[in-house]
Amino acid sequence: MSKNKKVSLSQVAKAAGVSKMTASRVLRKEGGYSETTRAKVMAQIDALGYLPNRLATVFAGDQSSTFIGVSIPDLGNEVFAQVLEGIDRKLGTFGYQSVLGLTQHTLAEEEKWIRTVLSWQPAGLILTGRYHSQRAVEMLRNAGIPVVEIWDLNSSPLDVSVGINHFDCGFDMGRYLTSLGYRTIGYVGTSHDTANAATDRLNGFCKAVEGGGGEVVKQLCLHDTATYYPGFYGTEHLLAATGNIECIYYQNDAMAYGGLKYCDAKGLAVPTDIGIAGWGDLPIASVMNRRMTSCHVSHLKLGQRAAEMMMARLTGEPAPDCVDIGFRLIPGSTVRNAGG
Amino acid sequence: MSKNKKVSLSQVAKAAGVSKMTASRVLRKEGGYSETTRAKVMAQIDALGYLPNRLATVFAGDQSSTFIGVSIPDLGNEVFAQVLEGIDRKLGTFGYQSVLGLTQHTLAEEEKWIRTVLSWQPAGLILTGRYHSQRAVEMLRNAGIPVVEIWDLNSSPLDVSVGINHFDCGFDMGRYLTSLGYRTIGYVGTSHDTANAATDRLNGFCKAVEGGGGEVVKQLCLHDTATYYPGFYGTEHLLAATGNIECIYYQNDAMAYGGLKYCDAKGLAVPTDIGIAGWGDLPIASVMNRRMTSCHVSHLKLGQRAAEMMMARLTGEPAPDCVDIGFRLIPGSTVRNAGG
DNA sequence: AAACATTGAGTTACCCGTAACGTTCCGTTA
DNA sequence: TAACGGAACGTTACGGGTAACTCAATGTTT
Repeated sequence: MSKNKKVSLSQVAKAAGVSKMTASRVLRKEGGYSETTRAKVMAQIDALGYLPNRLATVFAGDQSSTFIGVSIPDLGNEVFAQVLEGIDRKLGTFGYQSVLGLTQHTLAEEEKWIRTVLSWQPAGLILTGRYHSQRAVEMLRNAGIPVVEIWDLNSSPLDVSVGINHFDCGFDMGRYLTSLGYRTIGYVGTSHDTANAATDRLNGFCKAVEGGGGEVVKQLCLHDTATYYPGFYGTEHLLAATGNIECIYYQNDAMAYGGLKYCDAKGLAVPTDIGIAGWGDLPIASVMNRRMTSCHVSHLKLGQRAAEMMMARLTGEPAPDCVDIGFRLIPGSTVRNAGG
Repeated sequence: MSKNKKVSLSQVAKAAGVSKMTASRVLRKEGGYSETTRAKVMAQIDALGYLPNRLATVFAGDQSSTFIGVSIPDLGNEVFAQVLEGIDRKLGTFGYQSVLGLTQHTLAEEEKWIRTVLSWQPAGLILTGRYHSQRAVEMLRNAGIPVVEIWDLNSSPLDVSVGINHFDCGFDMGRYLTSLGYRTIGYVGTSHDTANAATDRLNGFCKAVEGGGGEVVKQLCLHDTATYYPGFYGTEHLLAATGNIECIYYQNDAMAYGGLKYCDAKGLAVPTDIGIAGWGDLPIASVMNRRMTSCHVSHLKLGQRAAEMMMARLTGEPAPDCVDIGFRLIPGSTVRNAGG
C-alpha cells in the first residue's frame, strides 16, 4: 500500500490472480463471479489502496461524467452563495459534483469558462442568467447536454430554466411605492456589460412608477460591486444631484442597507424624510431593528430546484421547461405607511 | 456543424484530409506543419464546431487535470463564501477550476467527497480544516497530489497549509474582555461531530479568561447552524440558565448579531447591561450603527493565498509549508470601554 | 451417455488524444 | 550525382476501464 504511483485495475487483477475484466466485474457488482474470486479481488483493492479512475470509465463508454458546470456571477453577493449552496447540496445527493465558474457578471468570462468546462465533458451545465454570448450559445447547442438557466425566468430557454420574473419584482415594488404616495423616486444600482436581472427589475419598476403617476427622476448606475459601501456613496451622489427625492429603490438589499446608513449618518429620518427599498431580503434582516422594504426570494430553493431539473433532464424524466419559484413583497418599515 | 454527437479530432482530421496527428499538432501549435495545412485544419475545426476533449489528454499522458477539489463546510456562512471566492478567482487566472464539495462540517461527508473527487484525477485538493478521518488521510497520501489545508493553521500539515491560529484569536479576545473588567462570561456556539476551529477559539478564550481571573461560567453548544437566529435563542437559553452573566462570547458575528437583537428585544442595554463579542467581522459591519466587538480576518485573501500555494506546489516552486495570514482584534462598541 | 444449459472467467476491440518513431519528398552540398 | 539533412506528415502504441464476445468446466436433462 501507500505507493506513490497510482494503482490501476490491472495491477489489482494481477495481484489477485484474475483478469482485468473479472476485477472490473467485481467492482461494478454486475455478477458473473464466484464468492472466492470476489473476496480475492476485494482483498487486493484494500491492500493496494486502489481508487477507480472515473476518467477512464467516462472515456470508455459514451456515458457522461458526474460533473455539472455551475456558473455564478460572484459569491460576494450573499444571494448567489445561497443559490450555489442549494445546487451543490442537491447535486451531491445524486452523486454529482459542481464545477464552479465565477463570471464576474461578464459574458466574456462566461464564454471563456464554458469553453473550458465543456472540454471536461460535463454531464450538464447550470448557468446564471439568460443572456449569453453568441459563441457561447453555439457551443452549448453543439455540446448536446442539458442546460439549466437560472435566476431570470426565461420563457424561451436554451433548454430549461428556473427562476423568478424580475420585471414583475420591480413592477410590484414600483406599484407599491406609488400606492403609498411616492411620486419623485430615485434608483441606485450598478451597471454591467450587458442587460441582466437587475436591469429587468429596473424596467419593471419604472413602468409601474410611471403608470402610477410618479417618476423615476434619476437612475444612478455605478461602476462598482453591488454591496454595502457603494449603496452608501451612491446615495450621497444621488441626493447631491437631485434635491427632492422622496424615495430610493436599490438594486439589492446590501446597497439599500448602505443607503440606510448614509441617511442615518446625515440625519435623514427613514421613512419620515425619505423612503428606502431594496431587493433580495438578506438573512440578516431577521436581526435588524428596522425591517427593510424588499422582495423575498427563496434562493436556496431556487438552487435546489435547478439541481432537480438538471437531474430530471439527465434521467429523462418529464419535467416542465420553465419553473417560476415566485417572490413575495415585504412591506417593511423603511417606507411610509399605507395612506401616508 | 451543430451535430448532436461529439466531434472528435479524427473527424476533423479526416475532413481536412490530414492525419489525426497533424491535426493534433496544429491544435497544440507545436510546429511541424505548413501554413496551408494549418489553415485547412483550422477551417474544419471551425466548421465542425470541434471542442477538444481534455479527458482524453489527461488520460493519454501523465499530465494531470486542471481540476482542484475544494471542500468547504457550508456556504450559508458568509466567511466561507468569501474564502471560496478568493480561491476560485485566483485558480481561474491560472486556468484551473474548482470542484466544489460542501461537507456540512462532518468528517464523514468529507471522506465521501474525497473518495469521489479523487476518482476524477484532480491536480490537487484544498481542504477546509485540519481534522480529517483516518481513511481520508490514507487516501490523500496515496493520491500523491498537493493538498492545501486552509482555515486552521496547522503546524504539521499533510502537505501545506494557510490560515490563522484560532486558539490565539480566542485567547486575545479572552484577554481583551478580562482586561475590561469582565469576570463572569458566557459562550454561545454550535457543536459538530468533531473538534474544529471554533473549538480552538473557545479553548484559547477559556484559557485567557481563566488566566485573567475571570470564569467562563457557561458554554452553550447548540445543535444548529451558526447563524443569526440560533444566536438569538441561544442567548435566551444562556441567560435563563445563568443569572449574572456580564458578557457573552459567540462563535461568530452572525450569532453575535442574533444575541444583540435578543438583548434589544428584552431591553438589555449593550454594553451597559451586558457585553457582546463575536468573530469574523462580517461585511455588513460597515453599515451597522454599532461596531461589533470582533476579530477581523481577510477571508478573500486567505482563499487567494491558498490558491497561490496550490499553484506553487503544482509548478514545483519553493513555498513555505505553513502561512499565517493573521487577524486583527476589533474593539468595537458592544463591550464596555477600557477602564469601565 | 449424448445433448444442452449454466456459471465463471478470459480475449479482443474500442474510446480520444499524444509520444515516439518512421516515412516521404524536397533542396543542398561535395 | 550520390549522399545527406531537414521539413512535413503518417503510423503505431499506449493509457484504464468496459461492452461484447468467446471459451472451458461444470451440472442437468432425457
